[in-house]
Amino acid sequence: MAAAKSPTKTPTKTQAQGAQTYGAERLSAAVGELRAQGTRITDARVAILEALSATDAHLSADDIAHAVNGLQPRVHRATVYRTLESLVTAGLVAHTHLGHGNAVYHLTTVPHAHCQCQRCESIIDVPRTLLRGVSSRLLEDYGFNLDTGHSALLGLCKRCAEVGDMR
Amino acid sequence: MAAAKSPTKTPTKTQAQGAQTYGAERLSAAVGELRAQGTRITDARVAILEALSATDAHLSADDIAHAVNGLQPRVHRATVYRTLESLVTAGLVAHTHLGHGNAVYHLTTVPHAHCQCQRCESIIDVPRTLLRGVSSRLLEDYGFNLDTGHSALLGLCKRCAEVGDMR
DNA sequence: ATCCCACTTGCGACTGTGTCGCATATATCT
DNA sequence: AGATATATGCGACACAGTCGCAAGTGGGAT
Repeated sequence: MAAAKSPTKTPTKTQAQGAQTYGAERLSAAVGELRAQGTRITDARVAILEALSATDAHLSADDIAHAVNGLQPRVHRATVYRTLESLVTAGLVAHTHLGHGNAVYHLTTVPHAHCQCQRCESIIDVPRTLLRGVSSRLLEDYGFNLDTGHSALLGLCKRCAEVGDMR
Repeated sequence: MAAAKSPTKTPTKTQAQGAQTYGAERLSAAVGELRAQGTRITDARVAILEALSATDAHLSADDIAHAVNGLQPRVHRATVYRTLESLVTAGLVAHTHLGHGNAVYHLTTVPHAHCQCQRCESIIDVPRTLLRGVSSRLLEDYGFNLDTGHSALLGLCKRCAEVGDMR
């Protein structure tokens, strides 16, 4: 029903300026890329991209479904999953598997790897270059092409490691 | 029936006779350790340790439940999960999170890290030393204590990478 | 501006993995 | 053998993700 947003930014509500423009930029870039690929621009897709553009945090599919339902109440869970998958295919979104199994999604604007604390479940973003050595070793020794950042490295964050022994 | 459908079994040890004694050794060692810790020795626990001792492959909880039911038909799914967890706590068993979310279990006799192919889902065991550099970097730069091998490194195995582009 | 159709969506049902509460059974200590 | 804390069996539940199908709609064609 509602027309897709035009490439020119259309701010809905004025809030924190900086983050808002940052998110708006990322959003319009993403929508433009979608259009360039010939994929349809739908309300559900725009809403999901909005949710992802507005934050640098890592959102689960459920988080996204909640956020999207604030904008487009009729969007179904299944649509969120399918849309996320197609956005991944389009190269706009990446998902990372965390330890417990559920995946988190983020825009591909800044590729990075992830460390997750097994106790407090917090996530630390680390540069992909940190895994460069491992990546080349795996390729040389096993012919294995590492997809950096597709699964989180598990362990204990600093804070939890310090109190770690008193379980 | 009880056979795991794991795509790859680690092609290390000779099977049949050799594996049999090898498994028996590992089994009695594990049971001894359980006893030493004061944990009760039950049919379910022995059956689960038998299943794990008999192979070097990576078994899912479901694989184990099937294998165990060949030995002790009355063992319930929930018991398998609870027992595996207590074996992990006891330090006899380790579990690894694969990409899709489900975990696989193996004895802790030979610690190692895992690479999993996202396409064919095969698992490659790699020595933990390969991650030593990353591990120390993470500790120095972020205070993060990497638990090597707790989550699989995802990517494409050699075979799948070669045909990778023709999706 | 309208039409048309393949692509998307909404919906509900379904699968698979893992957890929980509770009554019962049993491994181990005495 | 008896007592008792622990482990088990069982069914129900929770959660993440998927599927089939009918209905809706985005966007190029007319």
